[in-house]
Amino acid sequence: MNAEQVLDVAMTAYWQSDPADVSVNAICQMAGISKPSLYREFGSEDGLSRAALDRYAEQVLSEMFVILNGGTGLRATLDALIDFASDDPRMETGCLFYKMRAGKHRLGPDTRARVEEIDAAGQAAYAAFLQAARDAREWPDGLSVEAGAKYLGEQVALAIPQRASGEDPARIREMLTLALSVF
Amino acid sequence: MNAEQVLDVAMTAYWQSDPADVSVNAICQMAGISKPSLYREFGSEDGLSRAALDRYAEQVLSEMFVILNGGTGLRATLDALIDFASDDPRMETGCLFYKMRAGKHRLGPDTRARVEEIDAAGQAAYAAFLQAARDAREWPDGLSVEAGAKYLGEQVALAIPQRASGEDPARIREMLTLALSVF
DNA sequence: TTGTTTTGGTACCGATCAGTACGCATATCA
DNA sequence: TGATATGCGTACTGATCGGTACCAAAACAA
Repeated sequence: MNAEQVLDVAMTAYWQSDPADVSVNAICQMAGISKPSLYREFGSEDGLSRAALDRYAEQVLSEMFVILNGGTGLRATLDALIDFASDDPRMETGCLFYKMRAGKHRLGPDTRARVEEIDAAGQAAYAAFLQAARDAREWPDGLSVEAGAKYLGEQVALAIPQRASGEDPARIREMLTLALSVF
Repeated sequence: MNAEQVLDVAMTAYWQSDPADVSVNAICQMAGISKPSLYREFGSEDGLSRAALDRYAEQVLSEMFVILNGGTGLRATLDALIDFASDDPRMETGCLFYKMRAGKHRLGPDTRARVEEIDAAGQAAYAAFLQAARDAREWPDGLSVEAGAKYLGEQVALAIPQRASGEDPARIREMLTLALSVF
């Protein structure tokens, strides 16, 4: 009945385990509603997962963009990113966006399109951040902004899922710090 | 009915797409045999995927261990690893082992155990390689051999699956080279 | 030729999946 | 009060999954 609450249940379930391992049946059971109710609200599984991803983007991913747009300089921003990826309790079971991106081919068309949209926005944000650092002479030439942005994004995408597999946060921090020491 | 040929079909199918997306039915169809025949030979889906992984380990992964044990020095070995991950045609659709490791929780117990075994062997090989480099004074102190081995393994594990998603090999090489420049 | 063992395939099982036809309530309006 | 509209769940569909009971033909032994 309450669409917001159902969406919360779906988002949490997708996030906690893995989108590919959570069935529509399971979500209905967890939310205490019937399957037709869910389909009346979201149209299809694709519609539901897309709505859950939207909710995740505005509730969680927005924070990552805040860090990148903080304008606190190269070192401080990288450190904040490392903190977020290594120790933020919300990343303890991984990141729903990265989980969806990793299993992109299993998603419906709408959800997949949204994943690609968010991915592109992330790349752009990383690139803008690095460009600002270069303009401020905090980051020497020698590597293109695009390559740096891609590298930075992939390193974060490598670190966060390791939280989900129970890796020691200190170890993750050590490796991410090492990877980002090239900047 | 030739079990070797069936294994080849299975290994290739798992490798080309993704173990989680290839059903026993599909493998039987591709191999031109019936399901009971397959089950008589391999016992279960777990037995089949485990056998396919074994075959992959001795046919493909062995080459990675050869590179690591080459004893050609730190720089040359790292370069060979970068070559292998970025440009070896066999990694064009990714690595079966990394695909299985990424979806470890979806595997049967035997296959999962084998994945963990191979993972540990890989870590040990990376560690032995780095230890040799340290002994030869090619790699300064400051980072533990274990941390370096883990980092190295994860960077390779990050690079190879990108081949499967159609990423430009030159871009992959650039990023992996950057990541391994910390050594 | 007859009996046995091996070999392989047809046709099923129960479970689970995404998705839906349809009926039963309750509420709103006349 | 009676007609209509709305909300929601039961109980299904057809497909696919991993796995198996059982049967048919062939190969071998006697």
